[in-house]
Amino acid sequence: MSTEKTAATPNGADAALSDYTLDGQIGFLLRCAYQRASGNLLRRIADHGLTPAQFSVMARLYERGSMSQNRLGRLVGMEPANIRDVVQRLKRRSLLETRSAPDDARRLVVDFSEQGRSLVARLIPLEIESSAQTLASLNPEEQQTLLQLLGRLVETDDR
Amino acid sequence: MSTEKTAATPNGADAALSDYTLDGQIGFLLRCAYQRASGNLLRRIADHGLTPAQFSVMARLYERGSMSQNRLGRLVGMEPANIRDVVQRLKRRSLLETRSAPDDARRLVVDFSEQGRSLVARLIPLEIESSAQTLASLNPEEQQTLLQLLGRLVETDDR
DNA sequence: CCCATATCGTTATGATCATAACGATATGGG
DNA sequence: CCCATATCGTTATGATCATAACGATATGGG
Repeated sequence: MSTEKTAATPNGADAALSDYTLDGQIGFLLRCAYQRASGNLLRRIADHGLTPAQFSVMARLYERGSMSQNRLGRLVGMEPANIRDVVQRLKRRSLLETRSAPDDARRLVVDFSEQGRSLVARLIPLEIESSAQTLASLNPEEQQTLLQLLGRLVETDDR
Repeated sequence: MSTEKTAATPNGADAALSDYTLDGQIGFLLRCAYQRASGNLLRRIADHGLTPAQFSVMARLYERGSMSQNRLGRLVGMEPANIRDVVQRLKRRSLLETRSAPDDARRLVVDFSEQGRSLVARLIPLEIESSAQTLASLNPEEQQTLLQLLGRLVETDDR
């Protein structure tokens, strides 16, 4: 006989409704924490006209250099439809440029404009500040631990 | 004289471009981790017609009982405009009901329908499963540490 | 009592997400 | 060589977010 799902024994072997708390769920905590981190960054870069998502695209391009739109999306965790729109908006603001790849007609190569490269270089220190603010309630050791654990959670994500 | 921002000394006192990595930024990690957690939950509840955000609203209501739409939003980290739309969709699917508060004409009291309460009770075990999957790459002690550190990051958020 | 101030819910706008479906192009194995 | 299969980018759809602006209602101090 299988264990009952509705019984809600105080600490049953199959975790049941009794010991459930929304605030203890990793997904809910991650959403709240991301909201906070995102807000901290946005406050600093909004007047430069960028969002956190847009910034992550610019930062990845700054780190890795010019690459295809699709690959850029994978490296920042955006679906093709999503990275497309973000690149589009950054193009409209003359921060990025695109050209079709000479060796593969399917690919769209994304690169900085002069302004784009200059802007992201000026914004990176603001992100570093923002990260420090987000982590401010933890001591340095705890900060390292958190970053390391999150890194392992995400490990097999991108490249 | 102030330290230069563009110099990029290998490990300058003011963290500069040289030691910046997108993958080391708390905000970026949180976004990727949330994406993963959200996907794990969505896969389990999508065929019941709910999203992770909708589920969090239902779960909070299940924990705390009937309350005003605005307060419900605060307790799940949603702005008034946002919680409004989510409640609207759940109402349209007859999972929630609303009535105006007898003692305060501004307030809209949100409560379950029979179906709604029954559905969330059936879905909570799926979220517990989903949380376990999200945390699967960490050992139990590390899982506790992560939850505790995230909790402190978010501490002064709701309620 | 009255009114400045706060709270609640709504509307509008624009960006971010996931998903499904699609055409165009590459590629590799037979 | 050819064709099944994969990859790339696009379009469309619907949900989730933050923000600004607004009317309606409560509230508390003078």
